[in-house]
Amino acid sequence: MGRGKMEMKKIENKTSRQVTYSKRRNGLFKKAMELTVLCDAKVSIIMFSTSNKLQEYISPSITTKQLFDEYQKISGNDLWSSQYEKNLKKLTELNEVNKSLRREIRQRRGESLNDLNLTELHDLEQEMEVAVKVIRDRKYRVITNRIEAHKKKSRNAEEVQRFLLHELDARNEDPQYGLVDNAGDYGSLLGCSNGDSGIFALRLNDLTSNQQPNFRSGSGSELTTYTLLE
Amino acid sequence: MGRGKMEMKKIENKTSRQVTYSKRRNGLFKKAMELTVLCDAKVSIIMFSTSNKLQEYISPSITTKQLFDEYQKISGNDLWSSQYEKNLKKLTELNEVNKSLRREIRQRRGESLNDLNLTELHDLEQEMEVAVKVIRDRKYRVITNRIEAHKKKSRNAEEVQRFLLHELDARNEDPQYGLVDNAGDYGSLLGCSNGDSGIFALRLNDLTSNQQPNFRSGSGSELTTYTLLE
DNA sequence: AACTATTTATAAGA
DNA sequence: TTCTTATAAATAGTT
Repeated sequence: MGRGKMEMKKIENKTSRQVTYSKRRNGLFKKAMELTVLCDAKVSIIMFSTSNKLQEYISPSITTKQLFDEYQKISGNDLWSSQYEKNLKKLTELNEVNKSLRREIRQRRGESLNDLNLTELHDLEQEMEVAVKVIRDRKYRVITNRIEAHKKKSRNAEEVQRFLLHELDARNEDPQYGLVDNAGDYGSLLGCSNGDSGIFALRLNDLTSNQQPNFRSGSGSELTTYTLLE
Repeated sequence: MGRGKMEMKKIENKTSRQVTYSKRRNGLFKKAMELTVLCDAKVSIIMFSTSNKLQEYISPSITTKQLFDEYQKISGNDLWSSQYEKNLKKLTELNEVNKSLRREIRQRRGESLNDLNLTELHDLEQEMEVAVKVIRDRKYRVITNRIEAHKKKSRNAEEVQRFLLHELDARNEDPQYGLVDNAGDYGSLLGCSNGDSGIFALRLNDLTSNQQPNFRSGSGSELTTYTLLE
């Protein structure tokens, strides 16, 4: 039906194929609609183009879901329900597993112990004691590592500090120099860039009180126990 | 297309309708097949006649199940497919929760501690120590309760035993009685129903060795620590 | 998207 | 059902 007979094979010209698809799809849907009306039938057409675009016709007297359900009932073909049921089952299973995992955590927190018999209580206690030891060791290792890192970092600063203190003592003992001195280059030696002058001892105090918090609180997560270990 | 224009309404004559259905159904399937070949499309037609007979066309390049799965994925607006997606999403979520629960348990076992920073290690340690104490207390309470229960149960038996020992001593000291006696009513006093006669000391030994295992192993779950606490 | 020459589908009859 | 055939409908190629 057209200007010449069509060969029954894939139309190679992409545009032409797209046009034909569009026209014939409409024709198919029209025929489906006519069949629905004339013969009181229930028709579902689902089609995907080459570009995977979905188009659908469904008789007004039915929904796609109803038709699919009917199809499964009559054909015995299990379409979506298998996947659906499988998911549902998996969901239930996973929920069960999670419940039991939560229960285990609660018990490891010392809650819900009523369910445990003596053996289980004993085993749990043993396990927990071992685990606490491992955790404590790990904590101390982290602390030690951090202290070592800081020691390395602050070694230079300490050396400078020692040198400065030594220099200060030397001056104090030498009556040739007064107690106040704002002409030295110690600021640059310590990495202090502002040129403020002042009593030298005060500048040293500033330096140490700036260092301590960095040393103590590192990434902001240290605790009281920490200081005991320095 | 036929000998006259058709009115677009249900054909009332049943036979005529049946014939038309059959002819047009073939026409529809033929057109679907042509569309499949010419345009490289994937087509599914499912139809039910008035008498609920099922007929189906499916492009050879796909199965009905595959097409339905695609349909679910792409259409999305359908009630059931949204339920399907919802389940899938829930499944993913639950899996996530499950993973994190397992991680927590591993950490409470002293594994996978690398992920924890110092604060977290410290908190975990504290928590675990508290929990171990609670668990230990619980264990001891269970043990104590069981011992108490047994004490109550065996009190009667012990009284009987003491009375019997006392009686035995009395007889031994009294030359009027021999060492062997099978005429007493101690059996009934102890709840022994068999009338076996024998040396009295042996019967006492039987009694105690029967009581001890019940006392020690209760519901069969006690441990070495248990005996240390009696 | 519209036109139109042709092919195709099919209603009615056999 | 299937075949025939007159006619309606669909549509390929073109604009």
